[in-house]
Amino acid sequence: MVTAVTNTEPRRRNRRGEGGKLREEIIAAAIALLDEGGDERAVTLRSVARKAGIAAPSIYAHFADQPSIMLAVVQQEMDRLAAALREADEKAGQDPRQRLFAVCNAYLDVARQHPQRYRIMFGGLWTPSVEDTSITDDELESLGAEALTLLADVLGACVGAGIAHDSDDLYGDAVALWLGLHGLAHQRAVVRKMPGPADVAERLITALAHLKSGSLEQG
Amino acid sequence: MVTAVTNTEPRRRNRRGEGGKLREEIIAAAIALLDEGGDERAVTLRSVARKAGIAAPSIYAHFADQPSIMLAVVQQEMDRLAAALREADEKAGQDPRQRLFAVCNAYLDVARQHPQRYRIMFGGLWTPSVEDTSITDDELESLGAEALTLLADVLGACVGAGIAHDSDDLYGDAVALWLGLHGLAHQRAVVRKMPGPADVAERLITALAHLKSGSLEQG
DNA sequence: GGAAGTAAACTAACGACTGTAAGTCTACGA
DNA sequence: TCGTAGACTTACAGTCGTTAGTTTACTTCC
Repeated sequence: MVTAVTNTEPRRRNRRGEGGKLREEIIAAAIALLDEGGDERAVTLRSVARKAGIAAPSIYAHFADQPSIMLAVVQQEMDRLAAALREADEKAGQDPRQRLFAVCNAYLDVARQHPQRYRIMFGGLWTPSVEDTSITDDELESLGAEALTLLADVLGACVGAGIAHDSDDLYGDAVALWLGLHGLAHQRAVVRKMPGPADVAERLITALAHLKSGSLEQG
Repeated sequence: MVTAVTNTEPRRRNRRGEGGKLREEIIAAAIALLDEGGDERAVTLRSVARKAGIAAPSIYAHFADQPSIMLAVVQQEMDRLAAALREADEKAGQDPRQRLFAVCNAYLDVARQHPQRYRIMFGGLWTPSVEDTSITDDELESLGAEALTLLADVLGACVGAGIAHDSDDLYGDAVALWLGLHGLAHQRAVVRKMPGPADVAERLITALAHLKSGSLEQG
């Protein structure tokens, strides 16, 4: 990840052929604005330019327009989310229950660590304006497809190990589980204090994965 | 509900003592902009004034500033949501299963009928700016409290009737169920096409309410 | 090593829109 | 007739996205 630029000196121009570096710095600046500022309205083309220490029109060499910046941010963070889920799954070992909770908690952690990013990833204001830009519906759908297949995979492992009740539609259950995680993650990202007990996450996961009761508890 | 004003003639001034009428018209105009326009950025103080057929500064007689309009919209729609849930519950009769699905489906219907309104209710951009304005955290939390207690009530009825597994924390289960519903409702409100099977709602409700398998099916 | 070409940025400016303040009109009701 | 609630007009300072034209400095070629 490119560290955010809080500029004072006039910024060294990139070498020839390294102009693409600025693209990453622009995305990093947009993310920095998102993280520190209240909402995505703080991420304007001009504010991004200020944050990156460049002149506003310089952005047009790398992005067609303002929504394109937001789109790039979303795509990058989607990749990071997918990578985090994969990594959590790999580190969890072979036990299906461990894998399930590892992946789900990783999802919730990513959302909790960067609430503002999570907000624009799923249901941010960039979505409508994207109609005019380059992204296709399929591209948009496939962004979360990897995460869903991973969830379905883990659910299948739970069923196979006999710790979850059998299912007629693993993918459907994966979608339902994801929707539950999303509901929790999104609500946490939006309100300052979540109502309800502390173990809501376990409740959601246990119920939506159809885990059989009386199993070991999750650490 | 006050019908939206699409003005051409110069608008009849309200009678003495009826100045409060304009307040409702302003809220209705904001909602109309929300429904027809893409996102909440279309709801500016000036656009609301245009829609209502009044001059922009006239709004300040009824609202302190622009976020206050959005806040009023959210509060009104929250009340409508709570009323819809109550009505669905009353119409469902006595059968706990019928009540459960009636209330949950009513929630999803409200969200589906007015996606943009749902978006600003839960996780809209008005939230951060509210810090400066009048609403308190408690007020914000209590907005959904009524819906949660209703859900917990219905869940308790299901347990009492023996169609749901016993629970140690009904309120916690109600929160989890609501989070699942919210995840589905929000995702539907945001994307154009929801991935996953058509019966995701039933899957979510059945799992999160801990309904015992082998019961009657839902019409 | 100096000249030239060009990538990578800049400055200046436009038109549009925003929220809000200050002061003014006007028609209803007593 | 007249006070005032309920509106209006005008205006300001600020920000936005974007276009047009200009400068700077790296790299390559003679």
